[in-house]
Amino acid sequence: MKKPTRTAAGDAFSHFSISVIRLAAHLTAAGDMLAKPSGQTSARWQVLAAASHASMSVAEIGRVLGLARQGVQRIADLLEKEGLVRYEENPAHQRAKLLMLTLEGETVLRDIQIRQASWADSLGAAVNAQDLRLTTETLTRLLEQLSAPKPLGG
Amino acid sequence: MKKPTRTAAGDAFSHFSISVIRLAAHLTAAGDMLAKPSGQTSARWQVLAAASHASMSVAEIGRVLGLARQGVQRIADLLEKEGLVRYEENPAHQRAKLLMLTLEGETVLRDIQIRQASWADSLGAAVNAQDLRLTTETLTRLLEQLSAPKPLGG
DNA sequence: TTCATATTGACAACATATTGTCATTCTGTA
DNA sequence: TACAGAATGACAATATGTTGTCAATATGAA
Repeated sequence: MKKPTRTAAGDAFSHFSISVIRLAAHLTAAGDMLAKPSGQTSARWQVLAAASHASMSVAEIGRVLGLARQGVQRIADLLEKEGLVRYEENPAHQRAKLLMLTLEGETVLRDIQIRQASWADSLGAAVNAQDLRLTTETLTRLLEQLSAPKPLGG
Repeated sequence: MKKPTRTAAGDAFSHFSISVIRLAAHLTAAGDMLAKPSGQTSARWQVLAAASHASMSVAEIGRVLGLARQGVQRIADLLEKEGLVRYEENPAHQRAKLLMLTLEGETVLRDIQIRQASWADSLGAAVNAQDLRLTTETLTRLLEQLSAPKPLGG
């Protein structure tokens, strides 16, 4: 006989998926809360953090964040209008300008990160450090699995 | 001396948060892929599944799914236009109609669930069952923590 | 150099979801 | 009954993100 349409493994994975999606929504909302006092949002914060990490083009930031470059472009243009980032000439590419934080951008990012640190501390303390590490490992393993899908019938 | 702005626990939690958010995006995309052959999307699938589980009003489905009722209303109206659900009179409430699956809605949902089951099986097999269980537990614990924030200074 | 291919930014259309506001309907209390 | 407050659906504005398309720019091979 063939597989039933629902199995223990598949069912466990469904519960897991729902938890991940709902938790992500909560974490994004929390990010908005942390960024709001600086007049920012989760999405803008992510772009600021990426630009702070290294000088990258919009397309590169998209790849790093796992987002479509079009969405990042939209955020980056908003951030530029508000003076938090600027586009620098890219010696390696005429069109793909490098996104750089302005002084105000650095200040805003630092303020958000300070709030984020204490928030993360308080929540991180709510779960065992070992559990958190193991959970992150499992999530990362699945991310890799989903990012590089097997060709066929794998 | 005071806390530094970045700590081991806070930093571990940041990595975790990013993993959760990125994995959720992948899982939603996977849901779209599974629902697409039936002309549906992740969001519509969630609403169909909720309506299938029990007769509920739009607002109730919103609470069950952890979404704003306005978004659910939008999806439900689209599903109604396509004949996958219908609004039934609610003896307990004149305005809050009950969302019911039509025969076509049942068929569509079942088809999606069949695809979902084998997909979840294949991915669920990629991670140790014990890991998946522990991970889900940790995620659930954090969800509860985030859903019911402590009053203050907790 | 030439040319096919990939990358990039710009623009548009669309899907999802949130917040805010309003009028209507329900519920519980007096 | 009367009324305050909560719940609900409708509507609008906004934020985030995707896909598709196009032209300009890089890149690499012939």
